[in-house]
Amino acid sequence: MADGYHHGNLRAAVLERAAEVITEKGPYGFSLRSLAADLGVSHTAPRYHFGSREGVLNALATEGFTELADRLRINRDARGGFLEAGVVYVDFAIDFPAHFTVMFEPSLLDQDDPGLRAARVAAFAELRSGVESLAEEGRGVADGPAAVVAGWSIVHGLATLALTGNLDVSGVRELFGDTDLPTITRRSAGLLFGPSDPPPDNEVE
Amino acid sequence: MADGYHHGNLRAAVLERAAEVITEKGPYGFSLRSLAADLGVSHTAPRYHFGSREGVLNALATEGFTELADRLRINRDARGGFLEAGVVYVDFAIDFPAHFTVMFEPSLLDQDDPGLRAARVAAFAELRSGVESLAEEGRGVADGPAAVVAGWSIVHGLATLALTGNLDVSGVRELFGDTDLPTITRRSAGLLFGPSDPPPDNEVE
DNA sequence: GTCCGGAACTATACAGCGGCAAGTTACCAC
DNA sequence: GTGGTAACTTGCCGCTGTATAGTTCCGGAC
Repeated sequence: MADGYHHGNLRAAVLERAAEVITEKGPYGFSLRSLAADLGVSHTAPRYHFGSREGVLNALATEGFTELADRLRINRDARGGFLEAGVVYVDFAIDFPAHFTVMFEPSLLDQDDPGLRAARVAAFAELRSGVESLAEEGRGVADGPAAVVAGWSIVHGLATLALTGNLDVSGVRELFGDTDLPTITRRSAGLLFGPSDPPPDNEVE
Repeated sequence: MADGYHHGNLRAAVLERAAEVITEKGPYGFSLRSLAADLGVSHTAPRYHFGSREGVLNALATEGFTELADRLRINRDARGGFLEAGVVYVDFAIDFPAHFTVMFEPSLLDQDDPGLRAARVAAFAELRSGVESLAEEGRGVADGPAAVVAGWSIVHGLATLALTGNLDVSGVRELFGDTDLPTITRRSAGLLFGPSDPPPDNEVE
């Protein structure tokens, strides 16, 4: 395939490189032309596969929702429960920062894309089932809707703050010493619906 | 001042219009040139006041941190407590959506700007004091650092999800009927550190 | 009153960008 | 070998941010 004229696997290569660039410089720093130059193809080659710049971002978001849904489903099948679903959510954001950023920034996307809509619906369904698993854990709360919002908000907020560096720049991260993010997630989200373990001794207070 | 040549109050006008555009089309749909055209000045006029496109966004972010700190301080002076500090945070995001978006997206900003740093430090100090007011409420939690992260994350996550429209598009908003956002905030964040009120009857379950 | 300096703009130029239309290459089926 | 099609390239357009040089206007010094 890769014969000097045809790249052979351009679609996948574009998505991979786009994710790298967005991770480094944010969605605004991502340009189709410099991306094409990086891959050694003409500046309109990506357009053939994605139609537009927005098309690349849509593809990334779709990939992201699919991956997130997969991970949440695996956790559900393993009876991971609410807290571990939260860890899965935050871990996903750290593993796929560019995808996560694009997924939740609708101004970057074409909302009418059916593929995107379907992937998002599937992911949201898994997400809600994660919070609803609280009932199975015998920790059901009186205010169901509030529990869904609280559960989603706390992990989404934590993921967003960690990803954008605001956890570090605010000094909040220092409070935890060198505790890793999954542990921080468990301890913080654990405050939501039940008693939490006391913090270890090796931390700043 | 406004003599046909000199605008007279261009700096403020640029910030106001920039906030409008970003609110409508997101931070990536905002262009200096179209903004200058809207205001009837040459396309380099904004550059005189802000140096660059980034400079406009930095000014917006600085304004935002200052406003947020002010609101949080007023709540603290009024002994509003943790939950109302959370409502203040979410309300701020709704009242100043463009500012909020830019404030927490570092890839849009020049982090070395001293004015921005100072405003952010002041706002974060107020923020932490909001969570720490939990102790005064006699609802102190064993895990202090986790409480700070949990408190901030839940309101930041809720504000972000509401602002980006993800609360609506996910169907989560429907669970609350036409309940307003401050109430949703109180009920959700209220699950964090204490018992919550049961939901009213007029909601979907 | 006029001279001068600085603040607040405009004019012009340039490279990089996304999108579009038309042309090119390589393969594959027949 | 011929036709068709998928995967590209080339050339162009208007828009964008940035840089530099020039213009307008106000205010104070004298």
